[in-house]
Amino acid sequence: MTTQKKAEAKRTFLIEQATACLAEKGYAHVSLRDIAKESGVSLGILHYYFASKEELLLAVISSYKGRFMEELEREVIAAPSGEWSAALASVLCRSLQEDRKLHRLWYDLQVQAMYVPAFGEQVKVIRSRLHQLISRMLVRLQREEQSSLTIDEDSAISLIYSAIDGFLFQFLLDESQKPEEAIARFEQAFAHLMHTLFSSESLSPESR
Amino acid sequence: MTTQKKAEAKRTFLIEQATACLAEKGYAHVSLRDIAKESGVSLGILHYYFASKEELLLAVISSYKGRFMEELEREVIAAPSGEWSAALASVLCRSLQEDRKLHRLWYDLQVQAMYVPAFGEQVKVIRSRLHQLISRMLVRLQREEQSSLTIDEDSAISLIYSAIDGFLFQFLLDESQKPEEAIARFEQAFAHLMHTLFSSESLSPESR
DNA sequence: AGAAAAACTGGACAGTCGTCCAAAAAAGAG
DNA sequence: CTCTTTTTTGGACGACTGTCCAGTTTTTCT
Repeated sequence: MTTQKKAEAKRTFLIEQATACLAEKGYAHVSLRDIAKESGVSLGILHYYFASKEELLLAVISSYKGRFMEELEREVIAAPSGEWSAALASVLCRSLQEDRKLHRLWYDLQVQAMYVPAFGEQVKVIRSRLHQLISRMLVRLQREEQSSLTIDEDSAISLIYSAIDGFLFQFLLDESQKPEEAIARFEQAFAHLMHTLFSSESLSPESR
Repeated sequence: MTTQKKAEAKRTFLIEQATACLAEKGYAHVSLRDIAKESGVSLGILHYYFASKEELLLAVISSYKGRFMEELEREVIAAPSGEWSAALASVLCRSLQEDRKLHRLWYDLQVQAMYVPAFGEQVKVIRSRLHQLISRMLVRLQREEQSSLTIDEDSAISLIYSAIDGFLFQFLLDESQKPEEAIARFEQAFAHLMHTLFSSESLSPESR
């Protein structure tokens, strides 16, 4: 049954092309013709593999962030004992530079999910996977430092997640206006954030 | 010159209607015909008062969040000494319930500003006004508690701003999926956030 | 080889979009 | 009242949208 595999491969190819197109122009300004042209296929093909535009976009969302999250999990889990936060910062910095438009798309899709209920489901799946990653890091932190932090799981996790996510969002906004030293600012500010979240002093002076 | 005033009044009226329409359907799915119908005027009127759709949307953004930010500044400044964070939480909670769709629109517009450079300018204005508010609160905190926090202004401010903003964003996402106890969760989690940001222990146990 | 199924094409379709405008209605000024 | 200016209308225009399909090409199977 190579026929099945072939079809599946083309499907994922189209999904990838659609993702790239979406990342470039944004949800509001992308059309099926854009995607078809970018993919080098005719318009009808899209309706051959996807029943509707919404189905294609759903497929884009559900396949989204696959590589990024795998790398994130791999690098952070494999990081040396006390420096997983530095590893996290490193992965984020590299990904923010290399796949900036993909991250921008992530926030675009999240916003659209607030208007289109059908998108909410898939967005929720990705978010809960990110939550799980944070949870795993927390239990590890708890274990290694044998600290007495009995962490209220839900509350702490969503706190950390929100802070990091808000941070990436602000970076993307800053960077779309003054792209010069945005990365450097992010790197420093992220270290500051991790320090605030996980060390014993809050808002302590240490930078300049 | 009532003629000038009349025209100005109608302009702001149309901007308000457009804002409501935008908040309801989102940037990606709103049309000038929607706005015209919602406003009870004909389509041509919009082009009589605004040269293009983009100009109308720019006017919407620049007039956006006026009331909210005024209330925020008023309530937080007027709050009793040690409890401005509680006042902030109170204002946010009320506004998130009452004007939920307006806040949703705020993130929509921010995302669009990453794709449409023309929007970036106005979005930046609002964000810097919010930054100023945080800055004002910080110097007050510094003065009243005479703490030794020599705050790195830029870094700390954007840290706090990102955390709060990310928090609101997560709330809106959560709430669009399970609206039941989202408010209560936000209230508790926000207190947790403020505690983490401004008290001496990070991620301390105290809830449950 | 030929027959059946899958993959693909280009264009037609019914809408909607932003833009624009000639003409009607309303308001103001003399 | 008439004349001018401002405001408003309803529709036309071309371009674009998602959807759909009658054929054509390619592949697969016997």
